[in-house]
Amino acid sequence: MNERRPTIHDVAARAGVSKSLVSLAMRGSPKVGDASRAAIEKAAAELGYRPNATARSLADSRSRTIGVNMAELDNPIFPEMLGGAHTVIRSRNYNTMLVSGERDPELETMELAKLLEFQVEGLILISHRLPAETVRSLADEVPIVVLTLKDLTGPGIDSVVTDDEAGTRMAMQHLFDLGHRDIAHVSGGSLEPAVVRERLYRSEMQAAGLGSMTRVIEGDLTNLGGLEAARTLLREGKPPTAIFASNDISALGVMAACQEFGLSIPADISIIGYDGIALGALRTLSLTTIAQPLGLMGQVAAQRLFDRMAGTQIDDRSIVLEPELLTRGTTAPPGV
Amino acid sequence: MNERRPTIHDVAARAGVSKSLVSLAMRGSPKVGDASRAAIEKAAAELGYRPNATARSLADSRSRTIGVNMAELDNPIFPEMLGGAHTVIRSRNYNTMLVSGERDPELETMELAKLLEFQVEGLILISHRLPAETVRSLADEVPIVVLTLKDLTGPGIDSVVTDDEAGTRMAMQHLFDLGHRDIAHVSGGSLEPAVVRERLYRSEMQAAGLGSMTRVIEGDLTNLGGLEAARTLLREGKPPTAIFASNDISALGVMAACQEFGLSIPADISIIGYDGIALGALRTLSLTTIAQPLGLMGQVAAQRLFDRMAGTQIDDRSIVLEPELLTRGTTAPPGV
DNA sequence: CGGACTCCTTGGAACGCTCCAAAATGCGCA
DNA sequence: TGCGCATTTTGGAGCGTTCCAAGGAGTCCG
Repeated sequence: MNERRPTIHDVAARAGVSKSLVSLAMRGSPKVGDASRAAIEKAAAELGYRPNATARSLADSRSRTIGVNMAELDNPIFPEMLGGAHTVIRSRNYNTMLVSGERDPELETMELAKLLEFQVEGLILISHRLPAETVRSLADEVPIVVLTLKDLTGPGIDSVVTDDEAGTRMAMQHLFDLGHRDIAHVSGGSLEPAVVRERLYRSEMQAAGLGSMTRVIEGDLTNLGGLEAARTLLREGKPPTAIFASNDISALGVMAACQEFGLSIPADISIIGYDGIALGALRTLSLTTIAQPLGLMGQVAAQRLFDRMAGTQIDDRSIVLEPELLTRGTTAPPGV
Repeated sequence: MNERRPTIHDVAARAGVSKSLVSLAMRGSPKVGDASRAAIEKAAAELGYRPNATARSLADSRSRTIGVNMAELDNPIFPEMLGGAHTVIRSRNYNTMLVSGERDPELETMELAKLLEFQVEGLILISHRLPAETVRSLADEVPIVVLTLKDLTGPGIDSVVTDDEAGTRMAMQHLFDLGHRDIAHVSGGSLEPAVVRERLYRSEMQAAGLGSMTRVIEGDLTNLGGLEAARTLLREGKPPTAIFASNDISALGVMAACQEFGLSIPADISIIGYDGIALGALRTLSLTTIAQPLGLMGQVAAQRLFDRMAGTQIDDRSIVLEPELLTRGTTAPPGV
């Protein structure tokens, strides 16, 4: 395996032309004569020539590569977004270089540094755990699109999010419409979307004149966190008639806890999540949720990045997509 | 944004030394004098110098990059494997370049070609849809480790799989031990692991003297496929007392179908899956399954790739890991 | 004070490609 | 036959590194 790989020179020699012409031909330039083109193609095929993208990047200072950071691999919303971004990136004939900081800001910083060393032309952060300052300084070198977080602004930084305020209102309205009044919330920690959802839960309760029934139990956006939070809640005494969980995977934990306590869903208690993970559609789960257009978000992010790279867009902005209520099997009017 | 980035020359000029010395210093060579080192570090910091990995790759013909192909993004077993591989790759100070063929062999071939153009030093195929011949010819250029499929052999190709025969036997034995005899199988199409599982289901039934009760309904390893298959099965008449599904996500579909038909799990019908996706552990689902050590498989694959790249190993081989029965809530003795 | 070492440091060639200005070729037509 | 123009083709410089052979600068001894 692996003799020295044939280069453009080898092809040129074999085809009896200059390396420059081979270069032109490989890129499909119309200036190449038919005879030469044929000879070059033949020679390339015979040698098993493969252009060296590294050398090309160096020569024209364009890596044709986008760096993507995925903070965590285990929440399925991230792969879904990745899929969307990937599609667009590929359609532009770019490559994707994926790294993951695994929730560790220091590791994340190092991984991003590596991406920049590889001269990525743009960066998509599918959630991240970096200090704003770090992101801003990265944006100094390369355009960045941040997914799911919009609190971060600065030159060269765009963000793609869904309207969490509207989404939360939809969730609460759905529960109100069904007749629920005793609604608890399993929160999701200090990351921006969770904070917004909690804030709106509170204000909606308030606005509905239910301020006194407000109950927030702390979760952390994980399945286990949801499970524990709901257990705590249910141990306390009279269960609420509905629980709004900060995201879907924690909602699944909440469901599990309810079942442990012998509550049947949705007869005894309604549960609504947030995100719209594909999983929630499983008939076995049938989770009512506020769906974010996950794949689309990834697509839009990539799209935006290319616009930015092309210099078309110069204003920094936050692109806000609309969430959607998916009424499924875990919500119903409260029992009597 | 984006003036011309400072190069090693700029740093050299500012520090008053030669570019070669800067190169040495950046790589932490012990030969660099203390004074020079300090001056270089200072200059580099002031300029915000970042080494250009592209140029480095070209110069020393090592990309320090591993290419990973993930055939599909939606079955969660693949991200889990990716996570394992990623960890090892990072610990070696390598980068990961991820592509996905999205079940389309042609697209997959193109994507892999791009990886090779980027001079990846090794390839991990987390499942793939390529003709054996294509893989063999790729292996001619770069070492390859194939995950989940072991039927493919050839120089430069290793594989990492779990022992599907043993796993299937464990699954069947578990059901037999519980007292099941009327066991149906939702199969998974023509990919190798599914074929093996189906074959062993048949032979185990035979061996247990239950050849006449053998029932295979065709699925396709997706949730929907499992759902449809189970519906077909249940419409047919008397349901079996247990169903062995070819993988976990299709098992979830099977569960949904059972519920549709008013069967309670596991009281009326037992279900066992295969894979051990994290999801199955959710209390809500609590799927009994044969777990493959997914993360570990990814790790082993990457490990093996590095061994191969180092030239340590020269024998091609298939690394077989052991699966494990996870007894959870979807299996129980058959009702009376 | 000179030579032999050891340490540091250096410029130039290479990596495989693209870009560019300039050279070669071909063709039509006077 | 020769000229102008369009079409093809070419060699060399450059992209930012690493590698290497070779050049200084000290240091230690005899």
